[in-house]
Formats: sequence, C-alpha cells, structure tokens
Amino acid sequence: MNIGTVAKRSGVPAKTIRYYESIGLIASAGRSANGYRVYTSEEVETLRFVSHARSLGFAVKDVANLLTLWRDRSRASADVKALARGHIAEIDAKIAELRNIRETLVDLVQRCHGDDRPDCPILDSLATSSTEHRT
Amino acid sequence: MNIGTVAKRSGVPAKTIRYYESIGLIASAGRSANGYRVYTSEEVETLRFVSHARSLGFAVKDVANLLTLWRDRSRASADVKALARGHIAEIDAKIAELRNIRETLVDLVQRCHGDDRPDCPILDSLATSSTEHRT
DNA sequence: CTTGACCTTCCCGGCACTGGAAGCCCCATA
DNA sequence: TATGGGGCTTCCAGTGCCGGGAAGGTCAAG
Repeated sequence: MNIGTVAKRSGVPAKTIRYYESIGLIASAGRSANGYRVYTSEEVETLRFVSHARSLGFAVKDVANLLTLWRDRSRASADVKALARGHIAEIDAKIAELRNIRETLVDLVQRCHGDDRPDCPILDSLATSSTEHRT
Repeated sequence: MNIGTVAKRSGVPAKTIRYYESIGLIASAGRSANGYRVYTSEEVETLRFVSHARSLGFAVKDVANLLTLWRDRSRASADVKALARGHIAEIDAKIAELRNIRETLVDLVQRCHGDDRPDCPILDSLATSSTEHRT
C-alpha cells in the first residue's frame, strides 16, 4: 500500500502521515525499490487510532502515550482512564474560559446599539475596564 | 517611558510589545539617544486596549480592526458589533465542539473500570469506532 | 511517447508568542 | 574607579500541528 491509499483509508492526509513519522509518533514505514513508503493494513489501523484520538482533542504527546498503552497487552486500564480524566479536566477548563468570555461579549454586544452612531460600549470597555472575567 | 515601564503599566510583556511593533499591530515607538524605545502614556492606553481585546479571545488581526475602529471617531458602532458577534459565533462553535468531545470522553471514562486489568473501552473505542460525535 | 497522477525531499508560512544569546547602556555601591 | 546588576538592543530558534508549494523521480494508461 502506498501513502495515498493509506491516507484515504485512515483519514490522515499523506502530509500528516509523513509528519507523524518525522516526529516519531509512528514508526518509519518500509520502502519499496523506488523509494516509496510501503504500508500494511496494521499501520492503517494505527493511523485510524491516532486520528480518532486527535479528533477527541488529545495532544500528539498524549496520543503517543495512548499508543504505547494500546500496544501494551499488560497495561492497566487505570492508566488510560487517568489520561482521559486529565484531558476532560483540560476541556472543562477551556469551556469555562470560553463561557466567561462569551458572557462578557454577549453583555457588551447587548449594550451596543449597533447603528450609524460612533458611540460604542464595546470599544469603551476595551479601552477602560480590565475586562475582568472571573477565573 | 522605557519599554519595561510600559510592560508593567499595560500588562503586555516587553517581548510582546516588540513583537506587536514588528508585525505592525502598533506603530513603531520613538527612540531616545541611546536607542531605547520611548513611549507616551497614550501608547500605554493602546496596549491596554490590545491586551483586553486579546484576553477576550480576539485574534490579532481582529484587534487590528478594533484598533482602527477605536481610533476612528466617525465609525459606526454597527461595525464593532458585527465583529463582536462574529467572534461570539466562533466561540459558540468551539464550545459546542468541546462539549461534544467532553460528552464522548465522559461516556468512555464511565465505561472503563480503571483498575489493574488491561481491558479498556477507551482504547477499544479509539481503535475501532469512528468516534463520531455529531456536529 | 506523452500525459497525468502519484511519490519523494525540502523549505516556508501561519498563529502568537517565548526563550536565549551576544552585546550596549546606565546607575549605585564598595 | 572598578564592578555588579539591571535594563535595553538585535537576531535566531522553537513551540504545536500541520498545509502549500517547488523541484524532481516513477509508473500505468492511451
């Protein structure tokens, strides 16, 4: 299998596959006589795994850990769970942050009449207040 | 005023001030005889504005637009409002995405017993399913 | 034989900074 | 007066995660 086929089957663009190889997230692919990378269906599975993990927002480093755990038949599921829990915590923090920002913005937008006049509470607020959204 | 003082008063690190100057977000500062950047309190205000806008998650390009609008005495507040509304929409999209991810993860974590045994629905799911969270 | 689709490597750009190195400048203190 | 410690300058490089595109080799079909 060449890289293009793998890209289609795994959902990971060829460029990204080469990138993952370059940073050591996946092993170096074998090469055929002409220098092309050659893949087995096992590697497609690995890339699918990576793709899924990435789409759940795991950082590439976390994906590396997940891959290790995945391949380790004697792993403890507790380790995986801890990793996932940590990730949920990060996501919660991000959501909270975004919600705060959103609230502030909605408030400002509501107070801005939004017509031809230059008077604008949004700009006023940016200029003066400390945009304190409680953390 | 030297850059260090401005950094303290505006909350923007000196490195970042120089960076903002280099990308043209703020105007080039004046220089004193020894080559140091010299600032007025007006520039501190500008940097405060920038800092607030950034902390509300506006991209640097958006901040550039906001700065222009801020300085334009004849601006229409509708323009500002539109920019802010667009930003809220982006934030909403991000929150929705994160919530979907979170839901999936919470579900997986709940189904993982998380002990010494290797059996783990989280890894299983990453390996097989398409981690479809509805968009 | 040519075309076009594939593959290779390499380097750049983008986001928004941040760290660090090398080298001035200025002031206070021993 | 020497010295030490900040602060300032520039420039380069790295972060995370790729995507674009150039220059060139390869392969199957028409």
